[in-house]
Parts: sequence; structure tokens; C-alpha cells
Amino acid sequence: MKTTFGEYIRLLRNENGLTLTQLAAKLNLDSANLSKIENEKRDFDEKRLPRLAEIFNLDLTDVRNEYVTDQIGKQIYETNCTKQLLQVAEEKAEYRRTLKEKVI
Amino acid sequence: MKTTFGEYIRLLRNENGLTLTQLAAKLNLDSANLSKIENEKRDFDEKRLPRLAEIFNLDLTDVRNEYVTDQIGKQIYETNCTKQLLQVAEEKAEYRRTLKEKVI
DNA sequence: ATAGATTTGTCATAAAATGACAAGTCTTAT
DNA sequence: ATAAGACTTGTCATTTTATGACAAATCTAT
Repeated sequence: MKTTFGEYIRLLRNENGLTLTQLAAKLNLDSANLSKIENEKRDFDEKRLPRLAEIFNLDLTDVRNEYVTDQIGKQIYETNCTKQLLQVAEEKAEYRRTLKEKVI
Repeated sequence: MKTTFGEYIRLLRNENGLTLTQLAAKLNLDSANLSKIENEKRDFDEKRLPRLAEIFNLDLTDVRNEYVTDQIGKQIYETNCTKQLLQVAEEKAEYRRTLKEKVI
């Protein structure tokens, strides 16, 4: 899905006919803050991903992927990272993986 | 360069024959903390990038690119983001750019 | 105009990052 | 062997940033 995580939550919420207040309650947070999350003014707390998946009966892995790609996408956007630089970043991630192996 | 940012600093420091204490002083921080930075136990504070470039007579843009790719690479690594998901993340960054345009 | 839904502003608190210092280890020259 | 300098590690107070909560606003439909 090519949306922000906030939009993703809003979509799920609307599809299931819940109000901010109702979903917020299920997630154990304030409706005002959920509104901010949906509007990209705050981050969704990663710790709530399992609960979110549970509420909407989704595979946690899918939800987490949605979250991770949003987070990285945001960083790419905020740092003005070009495709070329992203390629370098990916190589550096790969390099870190090799470092990890060495430790073993 | 396919190294972590810590390794990058260490490389620059050694190439220029500086001790941790000497470089730390130029960067206005404690040598113990610079050590941690070089060993990936702490992050280099983005605010010091201009000073770092200045010390080693480097193009700030290059230094910043080194930094940005390290940061994103680290996140890719830590989140176990696959190439496939990274592609999605990139699309989401692109999507955010279109959102920004709409605001104008 | 009212009620419910959503958004925005603010602030106290909680969590994470940073700076500083002390004490440790490692290396090398003597 | 040990002294000196270089580097690493642990800890903690402080600063910065994120979060939760509440009040007050705006929006939307009846």
C-alpha cells in the first residue's frame, strides 16, 4: 500500500466503521492523539502494533511491514535521500550484516 | 564508502594522525564519547557535521551524504528490511513528496 | 442550534540521547 | 616490569524529544 501509516490506520478504521474515540479506546489511547497519528503529527507507537493487528484481524507481519516501510519512507523523505544514495544505504545495511557475523 | 559512520570518522582521524583526544577537542566533545561514536555505541550528532567537514576540509554535502546513508542503512539493518520492502519504502517516500506538493 | 466526530493547543510526565567524569584495558617505549 | 599515552567501558546527571491527557476549538450532519 502506498500510503502513510496514519492514512493506513484511518482506512482500517473507516472500513470497520469505528470512530476515533472507539478505536482509541481499543488501542488504549486518547482520541485526540489518535487523530494526530492519523494526520502524521505523531508517530504510532511500535509497541501497539500487535494490538492493532488483533483489532482488525490482520497478520502482524503485514502490519509490521506496513509500519517499517512507512518509517523508512519517512526518513528517506526527510533526509532528501536520492535513489542513488538509497542504494548506498542498502549496501551499508548489508555491510552491517557482515559485521554482525564477524562477532559470532 | 561502504563503512559505518563511526568507521568513517576513525578513518579520517587516522589518516590525519589525530588522537581521539585531539579530534574530540576540535569537535568540542569528550574523547570517551568520541570513542563510543567510532565504535557504534553512540550516534554522531548531526549538528556537528559542518564542523567535521571543516576539520578535514571536506565538502559538507559529501559528509552529509555519508551520514544520511549510514542512518538509513542502520535503520534498514535494524528493522530487517528486505530489498523488496525497501522498494515499497522508496515509493512511500515518493508519495510523501506528492503530498507536500498538494499543500502548496 | 445541537450532538457527535474530529482537530488543535498546551503541558506535565516519561523515555531516549547526550555530556561528563572515573576507572578500566591495551600498547609501546624504556 | 612499569610508566605514559591512547583507547574503551560504565555510570549518572542533564538535556532533549516523545507521549499521554485534558480543554477547547472546528467541522458535519440532522
